[in-house]
Amino acid sequence: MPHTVLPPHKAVKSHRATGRITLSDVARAAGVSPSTVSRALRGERAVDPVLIERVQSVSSKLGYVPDPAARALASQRSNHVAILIPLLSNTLFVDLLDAAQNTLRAAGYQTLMGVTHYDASEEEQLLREQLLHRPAGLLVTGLDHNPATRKLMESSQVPCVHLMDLPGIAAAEQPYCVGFQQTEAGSALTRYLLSTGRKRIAFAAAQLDPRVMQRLNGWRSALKAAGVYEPTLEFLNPAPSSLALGGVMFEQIMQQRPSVDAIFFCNDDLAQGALMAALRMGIVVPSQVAIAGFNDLTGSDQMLPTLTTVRTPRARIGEAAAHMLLTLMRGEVPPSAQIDLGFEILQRQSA
Amino acid sequence: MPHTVLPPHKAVKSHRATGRITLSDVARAAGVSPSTVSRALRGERAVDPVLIERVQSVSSKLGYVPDPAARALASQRSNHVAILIPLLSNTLFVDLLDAAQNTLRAAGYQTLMGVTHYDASEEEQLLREQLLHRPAGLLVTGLDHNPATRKLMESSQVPCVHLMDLPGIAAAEQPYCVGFQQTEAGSALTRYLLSTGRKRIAFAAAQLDPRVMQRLNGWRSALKAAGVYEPTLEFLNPAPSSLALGGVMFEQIMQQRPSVDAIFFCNDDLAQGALMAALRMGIVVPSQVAIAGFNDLTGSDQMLPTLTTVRTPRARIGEAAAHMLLTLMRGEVPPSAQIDLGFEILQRQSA
DNA sequence: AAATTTTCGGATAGCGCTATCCTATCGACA
DNA sequence: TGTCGATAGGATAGCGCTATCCGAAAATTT
Repeated sequence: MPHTVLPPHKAVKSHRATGRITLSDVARAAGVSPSTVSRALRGERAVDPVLIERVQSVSSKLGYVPDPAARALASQRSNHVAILIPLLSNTLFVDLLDAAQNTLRAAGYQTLMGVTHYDASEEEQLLREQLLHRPAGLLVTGLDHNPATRKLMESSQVPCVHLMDLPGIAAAEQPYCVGFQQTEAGSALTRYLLSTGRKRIAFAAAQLDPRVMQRLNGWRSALKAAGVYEPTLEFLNPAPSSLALGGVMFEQIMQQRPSVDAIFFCNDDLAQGALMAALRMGIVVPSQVAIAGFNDLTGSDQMLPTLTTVRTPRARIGEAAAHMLLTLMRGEVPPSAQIDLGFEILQRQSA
Repeated sequence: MPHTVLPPHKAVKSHRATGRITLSDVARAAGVSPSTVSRALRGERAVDPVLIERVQSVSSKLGYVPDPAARALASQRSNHVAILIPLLSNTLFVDLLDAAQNTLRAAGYQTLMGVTHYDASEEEQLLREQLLHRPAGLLVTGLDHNPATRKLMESSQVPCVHLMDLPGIAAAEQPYCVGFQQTEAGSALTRYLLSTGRKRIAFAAAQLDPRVMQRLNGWRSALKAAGVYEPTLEFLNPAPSSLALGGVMFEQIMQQRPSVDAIFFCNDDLAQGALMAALRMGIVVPSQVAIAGFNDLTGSDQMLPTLTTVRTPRARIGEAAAHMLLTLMRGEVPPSAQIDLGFEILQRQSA
């Protein structure tokens, strides 16, 4: 009986070949080691320019593309950037998303979108899921998060930029953020309304997120400074914002407080709805009552009368935040931790 | 001189410990092999119910969460689902995205969004990038793609569902898709306008995507059937759709062809802009000219007059497509390859 | 010129999982 | 009782990359 030991596997190469061109293929073809290919392609450490050139040419000739999963597993960092926004039904956040996403994609990052629905625990859950993908960076809306969420963000060590909001002047923490002074915008618009001679200025808001409340505070302080603050002119509705709701709120306000001479709506969709309701009701804007909105959403310049509002630089915020995040992801320190992109009062016909 | 050989590494465990709880940790704690943990947690093959129970309890006690990157690398399949839409500036597509994303997330999938900007080569590039992540499924808008894109979709073997569009009755291919008959919707709305006594019905469109062109064809055939087709009443503008453009187009049409008695705008944003322009111009809708839109976007029910339009089930399309994709990703065959979710003509005041 | 530091390519061991192969056990059946 | 297939757990080799260590050569110092 011949003594033969059969090798368990006969295949020399892998038994799970995928046909994909790998880094080792490039290394072999270029006559260098995998390490060198990896370094040359990522611009890591110092590599002989001649070798870099050779590796790049071989790599593109073979059509090599690195595998993100392998990269993520080996380096503990993916090319994902997670972004958390409250809603997709508000143009504001979609504009933010669009701008950020375009900027990040141009830099080679994939955006992982998460929609929190203004729910702190959903936000926490989303963040948890997204952190599993070891994102290279994080964009989150606003500065208000529950403790667990904050802790996740901190302990994950992932660079993070906050959108839309800026910390108060005396804030202890100095997180990275890009936005504008919501409170100041609220009072600036109110002061503008005051400057046109209005005295009984109502504030109407829905979807009472922290930024809306800051605008409310701005409105309050401007009215107090002018000595015409009247608490009963605050109309706050926690329901989601919409044109229809704006119309309803307008009707209610005009019925309950016919003496108001201006209404500051916290968002343009409400204000647009109010303008349409005014048309239906035969109330003349701005002579009977002035109407102002916020954000300069699409269509506000097409209303009749055109809507006086505050232009907020949301696309620029998304873009600037993405750029700041790119800086942080490169391990560099941005020139400043906070970027205030300001706002602009658009004096149109409705006020 | 003592002969001592120093071991290259002294650490018994990894030199790159991450603190993460791994599958092997669970295996050790549960007293089974990693294979068994992997199988128990995924419900793969047959595993003793007792062991499954034990593994699950140990796993949740330790707070184990599988690493998606390692999973993707080993199995060549991620938990990503790629979705390609033309724009984020059109509510239509955002609604689609929102619905699909919610459904997929509930099933444990992460959405990778790609915005094509109606550019076929950008779509191809996006798809190429997304396929690197080995998505488990693919959602794409429409049925029109360039050959390279089609080839990528096919050769990747990734299950794919098309959104918004349905193939023609005589189409050779039977791709998976969820949508409604755009052509039919176009002629249905036109027939409705005809039924109100209008004869000189213009068609005004922007952002001439394939679905818009189908609605145009529907309009044409309905008018031809009624014997009132007039080619010069087609107003096609390739620019992006917007309220402002709707206003401009309305002015142009009323100036060039004052005799039209109805205008079918291919999208509600154009129609809303037209309604506002009519208000500004003092043209009474619908008595002087009827206006109809398409999609029933937000605000259409708040216009003055309220906008007659076609309600399209975009949220349901996103959801149904996601469900179909989930079926395909499980390796099952959906009951039918095409789902027609229909449309509804909303007879409001403007027509 | 010798000693020291710096530079840069290569070898190699994982990253955390799954796919594959292998083997022990069990019941079914001749 | 013995053969056989079916069942289910375990061992192990990767998936394709990067991080780390190593060492030869070049640059710098004394």
